[in-house]
Amino acid sequence: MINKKNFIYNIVYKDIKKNKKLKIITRFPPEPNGYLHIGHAKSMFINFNIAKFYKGKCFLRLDDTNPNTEKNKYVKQIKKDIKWLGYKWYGKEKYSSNYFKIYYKYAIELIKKKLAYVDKLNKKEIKLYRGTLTKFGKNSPYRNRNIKENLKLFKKMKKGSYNEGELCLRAKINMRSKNILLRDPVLYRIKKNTHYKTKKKWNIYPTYDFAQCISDSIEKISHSICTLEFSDNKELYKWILNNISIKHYPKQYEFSRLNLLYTITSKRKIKQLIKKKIIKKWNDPRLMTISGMRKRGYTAKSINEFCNKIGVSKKNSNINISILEECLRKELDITTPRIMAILNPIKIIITNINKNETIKITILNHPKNKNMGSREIILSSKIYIDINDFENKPSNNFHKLRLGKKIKLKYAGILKLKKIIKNEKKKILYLKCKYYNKYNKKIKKIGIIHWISKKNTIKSKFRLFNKLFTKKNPNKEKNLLSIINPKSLIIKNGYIEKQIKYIKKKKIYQFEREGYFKLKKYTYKNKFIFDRIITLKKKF
RNA sequence: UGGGGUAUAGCCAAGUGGUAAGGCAUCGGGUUUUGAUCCCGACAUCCCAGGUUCGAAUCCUGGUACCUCUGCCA
Repeated sequence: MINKKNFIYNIVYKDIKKNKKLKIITRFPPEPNGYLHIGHAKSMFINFNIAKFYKGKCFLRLDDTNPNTEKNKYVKQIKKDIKWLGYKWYGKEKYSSNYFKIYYKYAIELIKKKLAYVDKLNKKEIKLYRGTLTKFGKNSPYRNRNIKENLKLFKKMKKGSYNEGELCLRAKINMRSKNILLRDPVLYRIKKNTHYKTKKKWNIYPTYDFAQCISDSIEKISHSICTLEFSDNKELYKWILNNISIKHYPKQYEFSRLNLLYTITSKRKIKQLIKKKIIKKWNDPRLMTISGMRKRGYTAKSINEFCNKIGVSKKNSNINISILEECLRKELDITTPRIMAILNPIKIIITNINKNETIKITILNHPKNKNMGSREIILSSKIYIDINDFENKPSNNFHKLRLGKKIKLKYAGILKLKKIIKNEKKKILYLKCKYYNKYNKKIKKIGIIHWISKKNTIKSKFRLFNKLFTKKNPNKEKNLLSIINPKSLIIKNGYIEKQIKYIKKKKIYQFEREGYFKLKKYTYKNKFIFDRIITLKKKF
């Protein structure tokens, strides 16, 4: 059930009540200059679900009006990620670049209405003339060029007669506007790049503000939903539509962008991390890109459920990663079979089990779901446990195996540590224990640990991912590189139950007491590599 | 006295004048051969100060704090 208690649903609901014929059309308009991330997932969740709920449409529009950074590989990846999340855009995907001729037509119209002019001021001068937050701007000396001259220059700009930065087209609005965006904003600028999509050299490209409102109008968008930082652009959005001969007026609404603690989503920053070789690619499992999360083992369902849980508002938020993690765990807990794996092995020799003896034990693959079947494991004289389940000093921590104390071997019985065997350098070689197959169920204060018989193991490598950053809010950090967590990737060599041999790549298991893992690689030499998706919740 | 936006628990978030939903986190307790899961319980008078009202998180007045806008990026 989707949570519809948010202000955007309320707005759409009221609009429909007012006008029963209103067709709800939204759009998801990423710029193809990078990969999609968890923030985009939130935007998609809103746009696609509103359209779906009100039986409307949601388009995908690649907003490609800046040929400097946009690439076809990003378009491909964006489409792939949207599909993976389970969303279907209506019809064929749209591109802002499809509308280049239309934008141009409306620019001409504005010029003819004396509402746009070609400016010869350079970037620095424009900035200077624009004024500041507290001081009005002043008019460009070229502001009152006549229509004929403007038309001629604009057409020459399009032909390629000028260099980048030499001229630009500006709207003639108000240099004394309190909204700085209305101080004669640039509508078109010269760029000599060949467009990745149209493969044409347009020489002039519309700015976001000029393109966005017209695209929305062309597509008959009813509700143009974007993030808060575009609030000020709304006035310009309206101005443009009101001053050209277009007949559809979408309304813009803004929500606060997602800010997930301990993560970054800025494309610029991700590119920086790749450049500095902190990570290799956009889909690094430690990144909150959709592709990175997919690689890590996040499910589409858990990501969407997360978006559902965090809600939508206009308040700047700092979302704890634990909400996301809980969505994942809740799902994985019921969908994954259990198996035992030892990440930090230490050998135990059980003194009262014969070398050749094997005790067979049949156990359930899932504690609550018998449909997942069962498997047979064996207990024999040599087993491995995790070194972290052993404490090499007297203590009261009954969750650990301590000298002279007992601990439960999960599914098998009880172990009592009799002797710690060390070499001459005092390094622990193995532990000698005694086994009891019966125990008193009522005794709760004995820890339970996982284990594997040596005869039943396969070697495996485990890759453990941790947070990429050491600070809670990396977005606020000036120097990203100074807060990189050196332990964001840890590799362990250990063992896993032999039964794992038959699993498929990408299959997810819960390793008892360790977390959820996904098989990344399996080679014929019995080499396994597992990636930890997420740990189990720990209360200590 | 630039413009715009936002303030409800540690973090999100419902609430639209009738006596503060829900989630995450945290803390208790129960079930459990995973310190998991599951189950039960605890946890705010709503930024501040006034005012209107029988009644205010909701309305009015005046403050305060934070975010955002000075790209030919989006």
